Amino acid sequence: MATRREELAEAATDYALEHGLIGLSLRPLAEALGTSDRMLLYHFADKDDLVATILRTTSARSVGTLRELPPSRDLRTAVLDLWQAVTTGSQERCQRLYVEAAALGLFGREPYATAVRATNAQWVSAVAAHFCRVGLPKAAARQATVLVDATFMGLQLDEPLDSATQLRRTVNDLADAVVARWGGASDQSGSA
Amino acid sequence: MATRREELAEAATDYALEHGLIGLSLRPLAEALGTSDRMLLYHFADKDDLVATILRTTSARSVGTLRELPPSRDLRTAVLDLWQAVTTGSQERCQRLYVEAAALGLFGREPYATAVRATNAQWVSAVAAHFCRVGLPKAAARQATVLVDATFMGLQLDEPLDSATQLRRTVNDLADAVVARWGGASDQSGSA
DNA sequence: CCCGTCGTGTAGCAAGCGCTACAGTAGGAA
DNA sequence: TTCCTACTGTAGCGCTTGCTACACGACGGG
Repeated sequence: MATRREELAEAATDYALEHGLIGLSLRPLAEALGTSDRMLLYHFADKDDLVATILRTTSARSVGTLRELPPSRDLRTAVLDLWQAVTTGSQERCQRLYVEAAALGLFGREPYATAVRATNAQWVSAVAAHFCRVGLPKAAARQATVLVDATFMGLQLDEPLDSATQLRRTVNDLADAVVARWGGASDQSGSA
Repeated sequence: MATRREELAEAATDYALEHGLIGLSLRPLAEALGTSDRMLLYHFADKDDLVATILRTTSARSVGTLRELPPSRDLRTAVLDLWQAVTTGSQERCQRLYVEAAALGLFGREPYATAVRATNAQWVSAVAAHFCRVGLPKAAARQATVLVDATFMGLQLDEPLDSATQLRRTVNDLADAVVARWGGASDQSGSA
């Protein structure tokens, strides 16, 4: 059985995934959780503690779903599978939350900047691991991850602006690019 | 001579570029501008009006700097030049502000969602125009723009997390990818 | 039995928010 | 002079924010 704090952390995470992180305030959150702001501040040191916990929880969930992803057939499908995973179900909301946190951290605001740093490191490792699983060397996998992750981020940031087919086409372009760059042998040379 | 409202809009934009959009509130802004919140709300209908104006102003500035960009030598340098333009001086701050606005609009919050939509449309047109200037057909230019813009967005979102050399390498990878995909003749076929 | 700790409810504080009511002042037109 | 419009300062309303002081019940160990 989880502690009350862990229960609240999970529930608060669900709420944040639903309503966003930017305008998050204690009283509406508490009410939705069937408790009071007083209680939240009993179980968490302060709001920053709560937010950091939420971000840690979503990070854990994201990495978890990524780990459960079955190995892809090849590099190209790996990119496509990742996009599928990242835009499906609850994971899409996790990504949205990450974008919000990153935006909040852009100007150095804490605890967002620190939390985003940690989250991103874990996420990059997990994605790189998925690329390694299709035979990509470690260094190449990491390099490809940076490109793929950045593009995914950008696409999700503008997701409501582009049509679904536009998104699909762009992801395909990206997959082509990754294959062209890292697909053949273990070519790890820079190009500039 | 500009109207008082236009003066305030420019100054408020500078302030927002410096301090971010997310925590923006009228009183500190007004004080920094040497006026009062009362005055801001005299010249602008309400805070949303002000914010929308700020976003329109930054959008105009961004598109302006992009238009003044000299034509690139070829497609590959076009990508590199764009990255250079987008991460140099005041333009970097404009991008940061856009990211914030997009994050705020992610959950449909107004006026951000609408403003971001408009801003993005103008921006995409301007970038596509730059690609056209190196001989890319219109449709290909637009397609390449979506990929490049998304990747740039993502890279800037995580900019504080990656090293400068890592960023450069990724942008080079992206440039390679764009050339491989759209570089040769006017190959506009899909690949999936 | 008593006591201390854990959990909870009530009530409220100081500060900040967007916004507004009201009272002006200045300057040009009639 | 008189009036009208454009602009500005003061003061404050109603509300939300994160957070806290205080009292109370439950429960387990001595």
